[in-house]
Amino acid sequence: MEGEDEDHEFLFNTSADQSFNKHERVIIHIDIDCFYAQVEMILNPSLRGKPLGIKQKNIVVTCNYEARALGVEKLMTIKSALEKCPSLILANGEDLKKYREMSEKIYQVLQSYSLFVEKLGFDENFIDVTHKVVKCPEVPQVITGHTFQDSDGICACGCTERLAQGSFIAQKMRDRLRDELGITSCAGIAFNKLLAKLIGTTHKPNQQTTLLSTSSLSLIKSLKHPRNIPGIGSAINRKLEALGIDTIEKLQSAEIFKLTEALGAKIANQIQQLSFGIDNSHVKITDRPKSIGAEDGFTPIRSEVEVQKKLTCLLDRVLELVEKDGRKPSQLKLTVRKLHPSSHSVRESRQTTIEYATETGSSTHQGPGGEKQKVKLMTTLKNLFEKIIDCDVSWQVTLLGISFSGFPSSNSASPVKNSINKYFHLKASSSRSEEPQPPAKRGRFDESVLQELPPDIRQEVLQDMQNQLPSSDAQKPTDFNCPKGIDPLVFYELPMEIREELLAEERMKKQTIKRKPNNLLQYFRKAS
DNA sequence: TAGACTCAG
DNA sequence: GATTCTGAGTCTA
Repeated sequence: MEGEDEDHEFLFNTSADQSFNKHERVIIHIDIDCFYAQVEMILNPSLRGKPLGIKQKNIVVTCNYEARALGVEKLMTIKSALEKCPSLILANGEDLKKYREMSEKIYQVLQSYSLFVEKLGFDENFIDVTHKVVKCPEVPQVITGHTFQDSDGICACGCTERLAQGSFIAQKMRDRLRDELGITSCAGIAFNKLLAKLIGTTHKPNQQTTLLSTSSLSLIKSLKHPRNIPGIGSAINRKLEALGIDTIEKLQSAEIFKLTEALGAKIANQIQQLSFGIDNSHVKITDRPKSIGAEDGFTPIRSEVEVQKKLTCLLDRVLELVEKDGRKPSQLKLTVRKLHPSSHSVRESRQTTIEYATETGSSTHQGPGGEKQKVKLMTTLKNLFEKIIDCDVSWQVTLLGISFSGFPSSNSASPVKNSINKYFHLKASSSRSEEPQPPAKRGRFDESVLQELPPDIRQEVLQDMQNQLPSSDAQKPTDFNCPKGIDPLVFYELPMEIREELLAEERMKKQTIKRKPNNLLQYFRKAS
């Protein structure tokens, strides 16, 4: 009877639901300490030890710990930051290129430990290491770093041992980020994403904390206010306050129909679960971006000439990113922030389908996108602008944004470059022509294929894939991300394309050495 | 599918 | 509370 129930659940629930009941998963959350500031200090070491703020427009978006100690806070205006701390050094952080690049390096280091890495912004990552933990029981059973445990109870399901192994892996990850990239970070280790993220913030900077399952409720309650739960933003919070819900306990005991009335069933259920520390969402492997864009805010402009100037700059910036990405977008969106006479502003956007001409193979290449292409896109943007703004009456605009989307799905667009991808691309039709393909940016694959597998097969595939990755042993820190015989510091200075080439060569070499027949391939072939 | 809205860092 | 800039996701029409 019980077995039947379990089977039933097994068919309809996600693996995450299954795992939750026994705290089966081991999730690591890595948060880079004051990310933008660290990048600036790496690029310019003379900034170290001095109070440093990163500015965007008239705002200090983040700052280093020296500045924080002197009273500078995130999102402070430059004026008040300088009042607080006259010695504050300001670095311009409006161009995100350097941060994007470092973020990508971090992702690659983390992905050499587990395929399941999910990016959250530039400076945070979730890593599911469950399959690594159950497969290496010889790792020390002592928790590395801090432990959050405020009760004597020990869970009997074995999660404490698994989390201890997770904390060991987290330490290795952080050591590598420090040694290879010069980046310090915090880590939280727990049995779900929500708790891993929350626990990681309890010891900062450059430390890590593991949450034992018996203490998850007290961690959640220590947040005091529902707004502090990730997933509850300002809009949801406003509605909760309207219901008189301003503590975690009130949210826990709120009647679900009242929450549903205010927020809809989905959000209502979700946030009430979160208030108990329950989060069944799985670590979703970060795919290539679905949209690529840029926006710029400014003091009000009132003429079409000014708009055209701004859009030209923006378009150049975005086209550079799109060209670097290599995929061909089919949608273009323009966002405009209008300033109303009543002094409140509203965002409006319009989008349209476009014909994007790739320059690859063209003899008339004239820089990113080509001039002809740019003129055409500018015309499209002008049309979109006129759909939003009636130029016959007076208007003021304080922000313009351009975003490309509608990229071909990863299965058909990006070449299958590494062995891991090969497994997953077998699901898709492989009858594509041999047209020139854009460079692959990262080893990504269709995770849904994996999720569809029976658990035993999934485990086997995971293990198999993990075996194909170079070891994550701390003794060989540069194995995966840097080909043998190349100084990692030199390697990371190389352009992305060159690095991809070198890594691809390295992989090819390894495959030819140890490729063995694999009957799992048959499984995928049948499935496709 | 377009567009608004909400969330995140 | 919103401010920066970027991107994902959901909901409605």
